Amino acid sequence: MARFFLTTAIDYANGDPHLGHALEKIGADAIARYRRLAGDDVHFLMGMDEHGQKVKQAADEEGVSPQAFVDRVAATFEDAWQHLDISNDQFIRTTDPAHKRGVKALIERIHEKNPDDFYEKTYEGWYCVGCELFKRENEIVDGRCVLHPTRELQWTEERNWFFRLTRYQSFLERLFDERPEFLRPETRRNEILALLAQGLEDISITRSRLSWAIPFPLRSSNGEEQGTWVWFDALPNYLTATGFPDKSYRELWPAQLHIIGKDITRLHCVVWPAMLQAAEIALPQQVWAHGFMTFGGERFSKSAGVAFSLQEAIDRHGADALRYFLLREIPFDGDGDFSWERFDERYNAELANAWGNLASRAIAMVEKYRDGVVPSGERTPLDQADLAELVEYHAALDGSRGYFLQEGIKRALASVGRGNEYVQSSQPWALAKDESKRAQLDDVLSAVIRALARQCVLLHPFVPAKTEELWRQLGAPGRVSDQRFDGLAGLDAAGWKVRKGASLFPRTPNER
RNA sequence: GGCAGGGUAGCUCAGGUGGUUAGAGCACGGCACUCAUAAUGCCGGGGUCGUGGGUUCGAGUCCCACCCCUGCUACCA
Repeated sequence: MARFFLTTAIDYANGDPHLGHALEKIGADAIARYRRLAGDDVHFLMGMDEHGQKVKQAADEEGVSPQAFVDRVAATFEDAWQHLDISNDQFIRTTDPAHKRGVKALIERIHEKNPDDFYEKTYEGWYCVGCELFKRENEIVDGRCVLHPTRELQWTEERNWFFRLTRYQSFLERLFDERPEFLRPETRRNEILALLAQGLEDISITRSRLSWAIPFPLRSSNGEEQGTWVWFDALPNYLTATGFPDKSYRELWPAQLHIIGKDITRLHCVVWPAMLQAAEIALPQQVWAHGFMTFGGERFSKSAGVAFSLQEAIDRHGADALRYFLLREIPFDGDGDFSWERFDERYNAELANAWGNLASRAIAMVEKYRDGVVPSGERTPLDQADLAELVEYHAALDGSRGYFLQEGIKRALASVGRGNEYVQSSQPWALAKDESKRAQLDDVLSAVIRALARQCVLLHPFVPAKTEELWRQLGAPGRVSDQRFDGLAGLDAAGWKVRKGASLFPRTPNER
């Protein structure tokens, strides 16, 4: 059994979870569930990034300690993920003692293996208050930051520890050359190639004024203790989650897949690989950078999130419907827009009318015409079409070219469309009136139930709870989550006792 | 400013190496059916393929210019 260790970005603990966070976790969960159905031994990691100035500030504003603050925020996030049926196996927090120990060990290991990689330097440069960043020459036009031309730049000095990123320039070039699949999708890879072509610079990895941070383990020349830069603290979570530095960390590491937002690509594809290489630790196999969701055309952010809560979106049609909609509507390799209108539209058209109703009519006919027992029947073109399309379904989801979740859903949904067409054209209700056509009716009923069962498996990564519910209504044995893709071809529903339950996806009137 | 990608039906998008009447889903209109969540199926209307040139027997598909949009432009989580 192949191991599949996948991770999501850990979320920064300075606010409540919103739909933007949810998109990534739901997508990652779909991939995790897909791998389980493919037979992999999956380990799915998520977590929280809890250090940094902004967390400290937010805690101060509420008059609570940073730890109390992040404890509350983390609980809120974990609660949200539970409501969305996210199947993570582990939830790491950067304030966990084990994580702090791991980061310290990693830094010490880099220092031990490559003592030259850390050095102290007084950094001075133009600081843009708008960006809250030091700006480079090529980002300054007419003495002002290109992104904030109305602000004055400030000349600032600070003595920090630096990481010699420049030493890994050629290593990274070779990585991207030899392993084109390391970063996907292609557009993100091109951006990193452009960055490498431009040439890297060393990065400062400590902050002198940072109190809410992991203390940097190396002693400064002036005796001052500095806080570790948040990313040098956050990125190693993927490694510390495996138990690093305990030897057993090799049982999980290296990760097969890091799932991140496209905005933090360079941290994961330049800084993180360089850190691992400096520590002489194996690199993860692949990084997938997904796009973002907009709301009403606006970038989904804290401010837009105020428009509605994650819970409101869940309450609309249920968690499964939200999961389905986000992954169906927004391409996982790019950006997409969320709107209530589209949500209702897809819910009614695809989940209620197409799929829910196909299940409803099929189960009702088995009950009415065969006393609820699925007859045995011949294979039909419906089976053949579904099995033929499996190739495309897997091509979209198995990672060989990337993770095109939207495409995978489309392939599964095509089976639903064929099912409805098949029922309509074979007119089982007419066959039922003619006793001489009993065998034909058996063929039709069994074919449709088989198709529904296959749909349960194919859609399970996206719609986990409802597929289990339909599986039960079909009278199928066991659970969907225990099925395997390679069992689909031989799937047979003969003898199953169907039980019609409540509508899978009740149609809702268009509101708003 | 630089680099990259994109502008195709009301909406979201497909359209390898140029070639018959430019496609899909949703939405809209008509018809059929009754097993089903007034659901489903079939048919149909609808597009100057961003703008202006060029190459070619022929361009949405190649070349040039321009307009517009988006992303990236390292230590913001």
